[in-house]
Amino acid sequence: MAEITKSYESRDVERKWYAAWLEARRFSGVVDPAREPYSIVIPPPNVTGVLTMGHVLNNTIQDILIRRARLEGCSAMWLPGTDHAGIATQTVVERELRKQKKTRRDLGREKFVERVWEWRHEKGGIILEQLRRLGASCDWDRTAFTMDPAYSRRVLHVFVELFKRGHIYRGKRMVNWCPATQTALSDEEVIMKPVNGSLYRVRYEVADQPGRFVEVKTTRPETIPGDVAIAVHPDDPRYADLIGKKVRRALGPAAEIPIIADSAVDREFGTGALKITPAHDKVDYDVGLRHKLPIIDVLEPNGVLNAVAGPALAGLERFAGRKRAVELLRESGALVAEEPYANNVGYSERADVPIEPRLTEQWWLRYPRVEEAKAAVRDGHIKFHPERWSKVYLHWLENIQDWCISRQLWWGHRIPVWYRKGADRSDPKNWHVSVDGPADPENWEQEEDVLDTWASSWLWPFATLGWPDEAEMKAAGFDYFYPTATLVTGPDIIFFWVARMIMAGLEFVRPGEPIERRIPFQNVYFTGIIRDAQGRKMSKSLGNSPDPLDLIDKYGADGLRFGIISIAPQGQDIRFQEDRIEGGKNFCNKLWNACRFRQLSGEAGDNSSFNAILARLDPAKFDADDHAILDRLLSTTREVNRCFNDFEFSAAVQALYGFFWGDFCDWYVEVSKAKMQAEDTKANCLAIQDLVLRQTLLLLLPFIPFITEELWSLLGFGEPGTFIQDARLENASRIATSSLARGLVLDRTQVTTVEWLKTFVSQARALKAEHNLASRRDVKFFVTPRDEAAWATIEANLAKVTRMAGAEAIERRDAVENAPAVVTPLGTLYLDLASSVDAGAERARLTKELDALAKHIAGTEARLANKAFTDKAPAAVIEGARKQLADQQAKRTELERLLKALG
RNA sequence: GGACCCUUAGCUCAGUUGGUUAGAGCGCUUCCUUGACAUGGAAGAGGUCACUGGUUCGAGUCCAGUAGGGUCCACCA
Repeated sequence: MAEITKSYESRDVERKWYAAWLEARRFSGVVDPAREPYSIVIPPPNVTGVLTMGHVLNNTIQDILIRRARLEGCSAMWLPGTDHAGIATQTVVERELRKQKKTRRDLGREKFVERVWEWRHEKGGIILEQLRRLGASCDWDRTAFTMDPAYSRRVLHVFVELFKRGHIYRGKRMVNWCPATQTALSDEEVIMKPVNGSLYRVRYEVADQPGRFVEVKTTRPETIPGDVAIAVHPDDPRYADLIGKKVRRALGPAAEIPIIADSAVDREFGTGALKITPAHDKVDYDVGLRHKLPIIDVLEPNGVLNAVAGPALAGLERFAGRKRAVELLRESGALVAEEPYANNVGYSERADVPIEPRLTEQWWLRYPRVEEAKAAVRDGHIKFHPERWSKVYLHWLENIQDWCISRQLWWGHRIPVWYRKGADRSDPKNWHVSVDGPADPENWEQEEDVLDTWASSWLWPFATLGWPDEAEMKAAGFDYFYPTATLVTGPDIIFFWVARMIMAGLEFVRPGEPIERRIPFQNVYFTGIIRDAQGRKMSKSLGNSPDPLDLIDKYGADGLRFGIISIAPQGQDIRFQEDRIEGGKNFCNKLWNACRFRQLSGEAGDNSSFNAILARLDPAKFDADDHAILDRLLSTTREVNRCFNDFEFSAAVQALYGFFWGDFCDWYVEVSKAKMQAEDTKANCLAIQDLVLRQTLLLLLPFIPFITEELWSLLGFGEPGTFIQDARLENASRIATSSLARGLVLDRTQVTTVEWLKTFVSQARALKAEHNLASRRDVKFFVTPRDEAAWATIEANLAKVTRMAGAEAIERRDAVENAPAVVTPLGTLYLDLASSVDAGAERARLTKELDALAKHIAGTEARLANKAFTDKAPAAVIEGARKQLADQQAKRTELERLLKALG
């Protein structure tokens, strides 16, 4: 067996094992009816993406779940892939074209799309390579892409089906228009931003009453040429006599526009009069419909004012146009006032420019299965972790609006609708809707628009498993793996993606079957958002996101994984701190060295299976520490199990950290050093170490797969030619049962004994430190045991305790004069200073301790004296308080005696 | 304008149905290269659990309110 080197070199180990895992095809998800399935579909990152800290967190959690499932004997399958990310990808390629002073229109649609494919083959999907460095155990043979031919057909199939079922319609409506990318956006792609602008008070002269004006307040004076009316509230007395009259438009082509009454107007806001510009505002559009007003569009799709706006404004970009409009209004005297004004403006999430409400023909989806989607979560068929996100989800579904699914882009799934050439496109009689198109294509023209990217990724959990083609479903193991077990994602895409996937699954999968067979996943785990040290979101533009690959180089993939999980409590945002990643690396180093020490301690027998190690235990040789460490091993195993059930990964990591570092390394391995010197106890002690290490490696494997695999191999656990993931994790009760079968009755009371010994040792060390003897190992202690049982405990563990306390000897002595002392649970411990005791300092120290103790005693006494407490509190709590009081009082008596002895 | 979350040690955070003297990591102080690990070990310092009330024998934990921070939703020009 290879020797464990002095320090862990993550780089070589990671490369070696990842290649070995792939070679052995250990990540393949296979259909195996004898085992439970456990499947996860990756939230497909943008094909343009590179690995961010968010991806690290998200994918580490998925890998943890998948690897744990394998250890528990499930057939695990993690399906990877990427998203074609319409706007993002198109923008990247257009940016490259711009460097050559070209636009996509110069190339034409076909050539441009070819160009995007070229880009995708050269540079797309880097992120999937990066995930391998992180250790992601995806079934790479299943890698999917939303623009793959097969996946694309499924997307189109869904469109055609939804169209047939009456959920899709074409309509001219107000949409969120992005003037930068020149496409419609869904409501979800618009983010509101507070903007400091101006509110302009503009007056319109009443047509037949020269000198009389109606004033409105507007933030958008450049749209005045598109005004078609002034609206006031029907009950507003200020304007009652004006309703039905006309005013002169204040800017642009001269026109007289009516004053109308509409209750949509808020009397309290501004002047109580509202200019109506149906082409450029959603509310105005609705008012316009109600009053059958014309629509005057004054903007080009790219946000430039058009000829309709009049010669003074035409050709100006919208913000320049606004400035010019204000100047013109001021010159004409129509501008009454201008005040600073902060309001919320909708921005295009991608392009980061204000969107324009714009009236266009688009394709819309009336969501299917809305009620059922609510029920799926409300009734617990799908569980959200943390649960509170279900409220956000339900609220959105309560207020759901139709989804604008068409995009005026070239990169994406082209909508499978054909229009009869030369015929009226608005008449469905002239449409052909099918996946493959009409039989006589020469008579038809295909719709130019493509589908919103999310209108393809909402099918991800079943379209990646071959749906709807029977043969492909069988090949992919659809029946076995659907529904998937857990979705791991960020709460920011709960509407974009999570809710929509649920509706899609319910609509399309296994029609007629119960809801739990149709849902796409059983659990949704929402990660927190990773922020920088100042609490800001990590983003490319701020440059505050570290490169995960640098962190892997520096701390190892395992260090990064362990570190990021340890700071990611359930559902809370995460402040990134590099020192926690360093902590992850340090933990790996600790694990490495504990295993190294075990190896250096010598071979002790068969390590190749759990039962083989168990057979090496000798119950007759067990001392308190042996009982205690196995008890802690079992409780840690149970705790980690609970954490997985409750999706509390950072708690699991903390439990393992505390057990391994605190209980095993700091105490058990240290006491082992004394035990291993005696041939009599050595073999049993090493067997226990092997048992603990084996179980600890298994429990840690999902979090830190590389180093655990390496150590598993180096320590000879498992059968030759197998991997750690081929082993099965023993649960706590099975370990206990197997131990019992070996004649080993785990004695839990020994845990308390060890706690006493730890306190005893710790107090001895503190006593040394207070007298500046911390580094001396030749000091002697005297002990006056509390009782004979205490002495028996000390005596039975004397060699270990003496060594742990850093003492030459600990002797029983029933009366000691003039020595610094401390009262421990096992008795009074004296430091043998032979002569030079500073009585004053010693008295001060003891008095301080006595004072603190007196406070606690007073508190406990007060509680017990309270009749209400003794009447109402549970018996166990009262009993605990009594015992505590007795212990405290005994300690006080001893401290008082010591003080008295000092004089 | 609604909804949700957060406020605990210098920093970042745990604290699971209310129950002994509130924990961890990092940082800080002192000491230590004792037969794995200085990426380490030992001993310490450091908290009126944001504030104000309430419920209770008992509140960091439950309730109400206040203040501060954050997120999401919402067509007031």
